[in-house]
Amino acid sequence: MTFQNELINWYLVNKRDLPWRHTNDAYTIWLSEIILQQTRVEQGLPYFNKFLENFPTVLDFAAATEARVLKLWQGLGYYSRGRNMHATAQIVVRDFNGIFPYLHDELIKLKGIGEYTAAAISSFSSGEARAVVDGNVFRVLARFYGIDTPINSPSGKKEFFALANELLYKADPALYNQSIMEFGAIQCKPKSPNCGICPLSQQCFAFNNNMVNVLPVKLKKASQKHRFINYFICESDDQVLVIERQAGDIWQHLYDFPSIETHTQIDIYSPEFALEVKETFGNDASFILQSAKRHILTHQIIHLQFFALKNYIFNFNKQKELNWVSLVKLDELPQPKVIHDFVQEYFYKHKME
DNA sequence: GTCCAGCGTT
DNA sequence: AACGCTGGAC
Repeated sequence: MTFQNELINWYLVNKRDLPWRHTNDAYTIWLSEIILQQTRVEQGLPYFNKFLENFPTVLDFAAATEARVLKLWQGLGYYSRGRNMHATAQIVVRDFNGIFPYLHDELIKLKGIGEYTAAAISSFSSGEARAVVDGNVFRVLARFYGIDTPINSPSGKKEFFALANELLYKADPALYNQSIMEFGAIQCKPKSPNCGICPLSQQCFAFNNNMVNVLPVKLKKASQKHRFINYFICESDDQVLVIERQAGDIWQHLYDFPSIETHTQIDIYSPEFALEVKETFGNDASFILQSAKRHILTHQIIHLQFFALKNYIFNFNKQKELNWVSLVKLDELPQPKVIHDFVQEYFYKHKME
């Protein structure tokens, strides 16, 4: 049996009974699709009912105030969806005589309707042959066909949209679109899909190659997490104080220096920073900035500052991982690259000037 | 507490 | 490429 027929057969047996599946009215389907963007069915369902009760037609929607729309939207998140809906309802009344558009090329021009939603409304309401490509479709196709192109990359989107439209079941686009999305939502789930009862598992690339947990591939967004680590270089005779980094953080079992970490960029001349240094290193401690660096890891952007510290005091009993080492020994210790770079600059190049 | 899912706009 | 929100899984 074909991929498409397997999905449709599965759907006819397993589909959830959802209210927007009993209509081909474009306005009602639009309500459901906007509400279900970035929203799970269980959360969106009561909102769909509430909106349909308050605004049985697009005329009722357009006549409402934006404040009333947003009040009804309260708790659903991404409030621009509600604002865009209100604007679109008024455009439909003004430019389409209150008849909600049902063709893709008209729908795509409306506020809050992108490629996915235009395909969904057009296929469900008028049977137009447009393949829906939502998160469920990306997942089903990536797993079944073994596609590892990142789904959130420009090339990945082209690839998946092209494949989805090739696969579209032209005899009944609406039925097929519903089938593949529902299959992704409740059978081919993101986490722990039940492949043991999947009718497609024998032909599924991911299942046959033990890749269900790695497909689809998604590019990780560059992390916004910033860390600010202020290092203090303590020297005595020909030795320097180092610290072995412990479990539970980056750079486990590599060596760096005693540090004070903050959540924001500190002003090194502020009294607060001076006070914290004195609390940590003693009242006579003083410090001079030597270097500042930025280091990028997969999930973190680390802002480092290095200070030379004078007249410090340490409670060595509580700092077992602290060690005095010679420069020769230091060079033998494993260090994060950014620390090693600093060491080279500070203890060698800098000192020779 | 942290991570992740999920479309459209700018 | 960044941003908008919430709920659910872990």
